[in-house]
Amino acid sequence: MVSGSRASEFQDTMIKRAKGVTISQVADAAGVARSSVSRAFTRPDMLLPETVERILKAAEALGYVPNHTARALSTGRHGNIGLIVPDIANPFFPPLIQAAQLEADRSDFCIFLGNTEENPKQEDKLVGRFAGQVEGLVLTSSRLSDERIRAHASQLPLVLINRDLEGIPRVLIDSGSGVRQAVEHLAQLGHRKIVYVSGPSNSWSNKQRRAAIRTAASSFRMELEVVPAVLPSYSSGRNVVDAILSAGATAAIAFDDVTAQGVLAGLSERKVAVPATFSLIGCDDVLGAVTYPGLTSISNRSNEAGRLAISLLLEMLSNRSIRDVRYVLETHLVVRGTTAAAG
Amino acid sequence: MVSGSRASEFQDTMIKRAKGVTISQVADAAGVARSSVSRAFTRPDMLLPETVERILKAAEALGYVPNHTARALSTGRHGNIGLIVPDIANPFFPPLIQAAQLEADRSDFCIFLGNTEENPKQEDKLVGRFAGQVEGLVLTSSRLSDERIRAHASQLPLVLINRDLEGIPRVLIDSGSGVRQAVEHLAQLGHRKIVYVSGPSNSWSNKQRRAAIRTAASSFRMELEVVPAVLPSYSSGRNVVDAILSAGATAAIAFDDVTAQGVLAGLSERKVAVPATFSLIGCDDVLGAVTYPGLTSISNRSNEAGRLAISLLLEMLSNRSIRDVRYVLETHLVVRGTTAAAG
DNA sequence: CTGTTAGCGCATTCAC
DNA sequence: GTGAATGCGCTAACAG
Repeated sequence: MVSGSRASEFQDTMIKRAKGVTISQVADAAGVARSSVSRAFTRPDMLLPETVERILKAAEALGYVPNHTARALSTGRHGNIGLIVPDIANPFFPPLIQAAQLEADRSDFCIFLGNTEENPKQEDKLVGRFAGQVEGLVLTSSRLSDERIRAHASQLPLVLINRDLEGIPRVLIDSGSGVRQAVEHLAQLGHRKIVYVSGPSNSWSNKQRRAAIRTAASSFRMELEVVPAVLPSYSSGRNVVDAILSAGATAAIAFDDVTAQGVLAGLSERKVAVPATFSLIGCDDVLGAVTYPGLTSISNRSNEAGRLAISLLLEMLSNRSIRDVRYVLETHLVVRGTTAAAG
Repeated sequence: MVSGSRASEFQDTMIKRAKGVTISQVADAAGVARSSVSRAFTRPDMLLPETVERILKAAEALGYVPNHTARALSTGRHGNIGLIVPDIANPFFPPLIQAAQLEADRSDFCIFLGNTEENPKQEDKLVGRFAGQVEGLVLTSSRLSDERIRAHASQLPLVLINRDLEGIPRVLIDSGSGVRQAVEHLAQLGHRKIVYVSGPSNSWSNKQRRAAIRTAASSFRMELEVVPAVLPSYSSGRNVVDAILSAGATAAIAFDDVTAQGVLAGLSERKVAVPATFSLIGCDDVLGAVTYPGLTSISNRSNEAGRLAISLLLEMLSNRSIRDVRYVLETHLVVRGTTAAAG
């Protein structure tokens, strides 16, 4: 393990907190009323251009910067939105977060990021902490119960990603389309029995994928066995390899790429050749080109989901109304190196 | 490309924003003054236990929850801290962010996450937007100039990760130790000429790594050539493979694992066998077990850096003083499958 | 167009 | 131990 930390130099210095210049000081300096200063910043068109300029100049000179908190208290709007994800370390989320952030930025909103560690209690706690500091919330792949989600939705504007609750705006990544392609792909390669390595039981995506695989498998007259991996992680995947192999299948579809990667590692450790004797397909397509062999995976655009969710939320905030929208983003199979004809 | 999005159900509903219960309503209900309600929540020991209980009961019944913004305006503290990173999609950062979040959570602080896209202008903008909403800031692998950083540090409590500015508290991951081990490892394998695939020019880590490699190489009497990759990304790494090969070296150390991964892919495309004819070492050790062959890498504990930075910042906030501390976290080499004796 | 007034919801002096 | 004022910094009517 890496270790050893040393510190040096301990000279303490008192913090010189820049005691904020207030609107009144600017008002005095510019020889106007406080409200005019306020207007100069929020509705300049209500003032004479020359007045605005004078105020702005005075403000600049004093180093005035509007106090966000005071403004928030007065207006009830603070321009923050919360984004909660189960596991920031899962490569599925960063692109989504990034896109969300970009979209929020376009409207001058700041994002609070919350990480729940896949833990519903932690998620509940975060929502509580965020509420009151944010104007709205995006819950991504929430692990909360329907009831808790509805409870929160009644408190503040809420948008869901990968959770399908009627009445609450939601963006869904429909694995169905990609899953069908994946199963068909395996069928054409001659596989007769496959395994689905499932994900978190309270995950909508997991339920959806499992159902889609079940349907597709039966329509192609393939046998299907479900092996639960519980958490979507590398180690979960590696841990269930024995269960997968003992199922007697020749191919597997995993809940997500990270799990698939764990499975891939486990197979390799047991000298099972991929794709020669076993085929593997992931989901999310977040590290397709990264593994060896390149992972065949079901691709989506998680970033689009993030962008859309924020966009939806911002719309709700500006309209002060909630549309019961349900966006569905489709997926498709990307074939790489982990699938081949059944041995 | 994935595509196709459809929306359905457009029934609009007005938002029923839960008009916050205020302290006054609770005061009335409990038959006390507003100040007592305030005290019941912030300094219960100043009140009779029975009074506190009565107030809390009334609050509970009304569903009162303290208004964070109002409290912040009054006290000047809002319990938020900002965390800014260059690229959340780079696997180096998520563990750091996660640890930071955990540490902040322990003290009931919320984290604003900012992503700069490796862009100093964006970074500056984010700092500006955050200032005023956060009590302090952590800049991770900042791409800003020393001057800008000092300017910001004079405005609000600031902690740096992987940036060494005297007078500003900082947490540094010292690649030096690991780099020396890496170069020695290559020397022992018989490599005589190596390449350093560099990272962002305004990155402290990059400068530090380059310098350490230079020193180590000369002490082992190895030739060194630096090939710039500009951005730490998979594609940057892949793009510089030709330059690496034409340098005539037999081994390379990359700025980070992601870059190394790109190099690995590029080498594979050019049918250069790793490690048989070319050895490769990454930095950060964030995806060692993920690539094939497993990437030999210089390991650190980025999560520890995140935790420490937050802890330092919180200490500054509670002391209202700034210690000129400089924490150094050491690193070490982890040998996996991408290094072997020089062909 | 601009100044005056009155809160936003809470924490915090003081008195009692 | 508790209540009554005052102010945090700003925005939003309402006048003029």
